[in-house]
This record gives sequence, structure tokens and C-alpha cells, in this order.
Amino acid sequence: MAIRRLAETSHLGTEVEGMGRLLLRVVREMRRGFDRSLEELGLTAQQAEILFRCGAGELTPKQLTNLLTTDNAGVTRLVDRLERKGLVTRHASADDRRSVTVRLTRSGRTLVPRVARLGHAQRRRLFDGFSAAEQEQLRSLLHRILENAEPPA
Amino acid sequence: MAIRRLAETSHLGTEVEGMGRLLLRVVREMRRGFDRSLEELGLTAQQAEILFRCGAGELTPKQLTNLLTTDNAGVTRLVDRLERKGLVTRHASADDRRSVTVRLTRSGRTLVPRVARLGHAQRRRLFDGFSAAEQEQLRSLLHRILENAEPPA
DNA sequence: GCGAATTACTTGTCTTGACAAATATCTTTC
DNA sequence: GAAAGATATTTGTCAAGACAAGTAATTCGC
Repeated sequence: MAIRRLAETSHLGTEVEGMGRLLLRVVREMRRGFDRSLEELGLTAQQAEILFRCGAGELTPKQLTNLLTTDNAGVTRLVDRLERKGLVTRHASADDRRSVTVRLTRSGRTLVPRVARLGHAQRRRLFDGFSAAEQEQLRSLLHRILENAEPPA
Repeated sequence: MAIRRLAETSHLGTEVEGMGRLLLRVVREMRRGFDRSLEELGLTAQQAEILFRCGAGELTPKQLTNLLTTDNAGVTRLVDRLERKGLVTRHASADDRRSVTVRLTRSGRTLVPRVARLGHAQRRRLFDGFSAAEQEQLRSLLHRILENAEPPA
């Protein structure tokens, strides 16, 4: 399938151009909104995500990396911060001593339902007015960009 | 064994959930791809954007802030880096002495067409296979999220 | 015209994302 | 069963985004 009619005028400043910026803005606003609503818990969006994920059972940084949008190094530091806040602890893994599991503390566990509630509210707000079909459409279009972005490699 | 299925308890782990992450991933891959292609110029995506914008005429940080996806502070530092690289200079504004204009140096100017070319290529790649209608659809869906995100203020 | 708000920009601080390099620990392969 | 390669995690470094606070210059309100 040829490209055609994509940015024939080209340049960063025209038509399709806006799409990149638009996507950036959407993501930024989403994250910002969530970060704000999480302020009352003293958490950031990423930290909340880890807490929430670990609420369903201990996870290793490796597993968390696959669930979040960051790399191993990022997870290490996120867990550092959560540990400093007394919300999680690290435990040596029995079967693989390279590995570590991240476990919620009692104090961390109490936050999980509140995080879940805030996340839920945030999603409802953002996708207010979206039909199931529209959500699917959006999802599908985004997946196609993603496929174009990461060559099948 | 240990860890069981991820949170079918809904909330952050289901349905619409994936959308946030999906958006994050798309944006991340877009930016990463562009950053990589810009490596040959020694630029990042944000720096390239500033260069490109200023290629069309001097701009103030304030104006740049509206064009990029960051705040004043971010622009200040982006311009700092570009200045250190000898690609732009700051000039006092004649009519408003609080203000500053960012001007490309000769060296900066030579990069503009190359940045434009890379940006163009990147966009073509990402939206390969997208019809005009699909682009419009995507744009419209994203706008709706944005409207939901930033309360009419 | 003068002091109070406003505006443009800068600086400081924290969090995050990306990537490279280091360390410790498996797992393969011979 | 030991060397070679792969893996899990950490640490270092730089670029960014967000937000608060600071400075200088402009505009407003009276």
C-alpha cells in the first residue's frame, strides 16, 4: 500500500504533523491529570501503577518493566522511591538469586483500593462519551502506528 | 508459580485500561524513533522541533512553549542546550525588554532542511497505510480525549 | 504618575525515560 | 564441570516534563 496524500506539503509544520503533537498532548494531559488526582496519596502515576500491579501478587522488576512504559533502570528507581516511602520491600528470590521480588508492605496495601478507584475515575472521565466501537477504533489505529513504528524485527 | 493472572479484578488492569498504556507506548515509540533518526545530527526530537520552528523566523520562548509540548522552563533549557551547541543565539527584544528572541546561527540554519527531511520520513513511516479518513478519525478521537481531559476551564 | 498585578523568562528540585556499563548469577556447551 | 554466553538488577549520565519560586520589565487601576 502506497503512502500517498500523506503530507505532500511535508515539513514538520503541516497536516499530519499535528498528529505527533496531538498524541503528545493527549498523553501529557492524561498523565498530568492522573498525577494530580494521586497527589492526595503522595504518589505519581508510575508509582501507583507499580503499587496496583503488585497488589495482585509479588512481581519482579523484570515483570514490572513489561507492564510499565519504561525500562529496567526506571523500575529500579521507581521501586527505590516506593521503598523509601515504606510502601514496598524487596525480597531475594528463592529460585533465582539474581532476581528480586517486590512486595507491598501493609501500608502499601492499604493504598491499592484507593489507587484503583482513582484510576477508574480517571478513565471514566477521559473516555466519557466514547462508545465501545470508538474505543476499539482508537485502539486499532494506535496499534497500527505501533506496528509501523517498531519494524517487525 | 506464585503470581497469578493479572488482576481480573478490573480497575487499572482491564478494558479501557490498556488504552492509557497503549497511548504511552505509541508516543514513546514515536519519540524514540525520531530521536534515533536525529542522532546523526546530534539532536533530540525537542531540539529539532525548536530548530525547525525557528527556521521559519525568530521566535520567543513564550511562542515556542505554545508550539512544543512542555512549559517555559523546559524551553529555557532546550534553548540553553542549543545555544551551547552553537545552533541558536538569544537576542534581547527591542520592544519588550523582558522578552528574548531565539535566532538560528548559520550553523543551525544548515540543519533545518535535514531535520525537515527526517521528520517527513518519520511521519510517512508511522502513518503508512493510513487513509485520510483514518487520520481524521484518529485526530477526532484524540481531540475528544483532550477535551475530556482539560475541563472547559 | 505610582503602586499593584501581570508577564516573560530563568533557576531549583523532583520524577521519569533512554541508554550504556557494571555486577552477580544462571545456563549452555564442550 | 568449567569457560562462554545470557539474564536480572543496579548505577551513572543526560534530556525532559512538571511545578514552585525568583527576577526584571510591562501594564493596569486609580
